[in-house]
Amino acid sequence: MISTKGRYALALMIDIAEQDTKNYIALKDIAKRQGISKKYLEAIVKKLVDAGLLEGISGKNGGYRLTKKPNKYNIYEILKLTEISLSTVSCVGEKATACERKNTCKTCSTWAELNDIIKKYLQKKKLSEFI
Amino acid sequence: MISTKGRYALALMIDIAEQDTKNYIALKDIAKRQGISKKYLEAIVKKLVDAGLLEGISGKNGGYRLTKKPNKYNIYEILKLTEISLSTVSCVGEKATACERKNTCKTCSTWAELNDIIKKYLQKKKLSEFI
DNA sequence: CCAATTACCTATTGACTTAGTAGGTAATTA
DNA sequence: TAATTACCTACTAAGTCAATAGGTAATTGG
Repeated sequence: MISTKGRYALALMIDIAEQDTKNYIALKDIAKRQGISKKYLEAIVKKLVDAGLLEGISGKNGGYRLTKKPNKYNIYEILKLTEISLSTVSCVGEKATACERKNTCKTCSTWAELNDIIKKYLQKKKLSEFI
Repeated sequence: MISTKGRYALALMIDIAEQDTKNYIALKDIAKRQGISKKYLEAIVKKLVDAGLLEGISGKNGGYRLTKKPNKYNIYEILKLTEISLSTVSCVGEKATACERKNTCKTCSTWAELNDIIKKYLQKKKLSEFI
């Protein structure tokens, strides 16, 4: 359900949050500390930047920085970027594809309920809790 | 997280539970009612039989039958048969692979907690609730 | 100004999973 | 004994995951 990519994204965010938030943190250093391939992290960090969760600058002393305080991030917004879907099944959730059985389906409400429980749990969990 | 296979397994169990439980229900009829390929269902129903959730007999008037009453089934035991893992991440849950970062990992407890919430929800939900 | 540093970009690979199909054999009963 | 049904093995095409490779563009310290 939550892939390596998602866990790396969270690990990366925690790593940056733990450092002095005023400076930009180079991906090279994060990769070294976390024991994750820098090349692989590049693809992940891009999603975080595109979504506005991080800002990055190039060049010497460049790197990445949080755009808000750690207690303002919930881990749902982080994880959903790297996962195709955080929903339990395809017929519920954000990218729900139309379910042809919807009218006769006896299980949809169960999936929706479970989905909601998971989402609420992840949304309640703040980045600051991991520091 | 929960694949078509899992949803089909549940749909199949509900279908059988809805019929007269004394008779054996032919897969052909279930497939027709549910609008699912019979061939595909064969692979799914095998897991249910192997796990003892259903019993099947061959020949004319053969088919499948529940081995206990619908309120004695929870949907966790049904879904886990078709899914590689119902865990949120690979480092927690039933088939947990060793996590090398375990001692330094700040996120494991979160995954474990979420995992537990999902498991408890599914275990509480009985097959009889879908009839 | 230039060379090192760093983010940022595109493409590719191999392994695995998923969803589904195909073509059978074995058992049971009307 | 013929129809019916479960049961079995193998295969395929598409998609995802994890990771690598080889660059270009931007920024800054010396």
